[in-house]
Amino acid sequence: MNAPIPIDRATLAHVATASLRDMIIEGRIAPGARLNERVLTEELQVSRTPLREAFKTLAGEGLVELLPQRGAVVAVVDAATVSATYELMADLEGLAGELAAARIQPEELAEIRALQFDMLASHARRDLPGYFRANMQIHNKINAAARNPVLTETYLRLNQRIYGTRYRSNLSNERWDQAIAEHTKILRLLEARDGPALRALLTQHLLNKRATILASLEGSQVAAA
Amino acid sequence: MNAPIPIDRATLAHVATASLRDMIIEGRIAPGARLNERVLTEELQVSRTPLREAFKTLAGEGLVELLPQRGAVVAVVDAATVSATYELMADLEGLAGELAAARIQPEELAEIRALQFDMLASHARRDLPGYFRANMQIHNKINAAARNPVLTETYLRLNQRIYGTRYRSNLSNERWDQAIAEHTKILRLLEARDGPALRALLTQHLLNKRATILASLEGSQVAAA
DNA sequence: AATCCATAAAATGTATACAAATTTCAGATT
DNA sequence: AATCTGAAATTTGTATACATTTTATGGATT
Repeated sequence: MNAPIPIDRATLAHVATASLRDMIIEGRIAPGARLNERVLTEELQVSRTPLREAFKTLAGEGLVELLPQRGAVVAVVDAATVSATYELMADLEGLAGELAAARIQPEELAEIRALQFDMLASHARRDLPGYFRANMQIHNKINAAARNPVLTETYLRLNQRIYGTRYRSNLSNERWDQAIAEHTKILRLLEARDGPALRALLTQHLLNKRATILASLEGSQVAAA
Repeated sequence: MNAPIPIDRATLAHVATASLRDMIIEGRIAPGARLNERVLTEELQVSRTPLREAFKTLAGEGLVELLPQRGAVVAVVDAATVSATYELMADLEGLAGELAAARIQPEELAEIRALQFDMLASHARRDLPGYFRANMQIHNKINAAARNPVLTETYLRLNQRIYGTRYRSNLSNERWDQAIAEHTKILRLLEARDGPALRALLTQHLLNKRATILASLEGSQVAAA
């Protein structure tokens, strides 16, 4: 006989949470928009009970804000929050890099090398979505190589909250070239297992990214105000 | 006329969440223990709906683990998780210190000085709970002085998850004295606004704390296995 | 004794009814 | 026109009934 298989049956609450999360992250529901229960129960085809449970879960992820007796709204990520989040993420990237330099396995390094080439290919083709994808995968791999699940969870959580700002930022060619150059250095330092230098570079890499995004936000922020 | 006062009316879900959170953090419900809905509805005097919403919220905080179709259990924090959490917290403390050195206001520094004396008093009296309290307040003040709400939120969140391990750790007199000495240095570096040195010291301070707690855990870990 | 198996009991998941609060809006008042 | 007022409509909060799944139980079989 087989051992009892603990199938993670997807409850309606899980389905609703995943659907809503995607809708919010991808910006299909605007920041600040009200999440009307009746409307969403019809859209998602679930009753209010699992939907409200989804609200609580997403509130915990920082994607939704709950106003007692007054419903739920999509969390608004203002410039100050983006700035603070990147300040923290820059440090976490640095930590991940320092740990990864000490703990990364050869296969992981090989995979990052491959992703680096994917990224260079996307850059050469001016394929921005492809670049974002390869870029994110590289950062995720470095993070995974740090072998600290709590760090990874925290990193992903923060990343998710500001995911939307990435696509809204207009990456200049100069900044794009600069980012590519930084990545080349990152890989070199990772291969050299130079933890401290890698930390410094990754932290700066993210602070540069923050500057780019904040500059883009300033333009749209004025329009919103 | 007055502006509309947005009273945060406490819903039963909020009350249930707060009660359960305290019970878990203070260890009144053991790690790994099953959270039976029928039992808890009677204890907390709420129906299943707000109770289940509390489960989702606490799962988001990492205090509860949800097993689809099989209920909720109090999250088990094993030695590996404690180790990883402190590795991350050590870095966050360091970041907080570095930022605080640049951003702290005179009044905040004065308050930390006062708390430092409270801590010294508790140490002189061998008042461990008083020491823990003053110690935690100092770290929270440094964190607040960093002026990064996202960092603070992340820090509190991680702290909450391992809160229980603090009291379980048996602090030796030598380690206690060492911690006091470290705090004296921390205050001096904060007053000197020496960000990099403060970062290094705070990170090391937390790694030392981790070593103490992991040593304590090893003893009880064997007994549990 | 150990293992199955079927059934009962209990627990979780979901929908819905009702309660309480908020929001809307037509009509009155200034 | 702007503001106020209060009932109606809407919306959120909570309890509970029902559905589905898991767990416990007690005998039958080996």
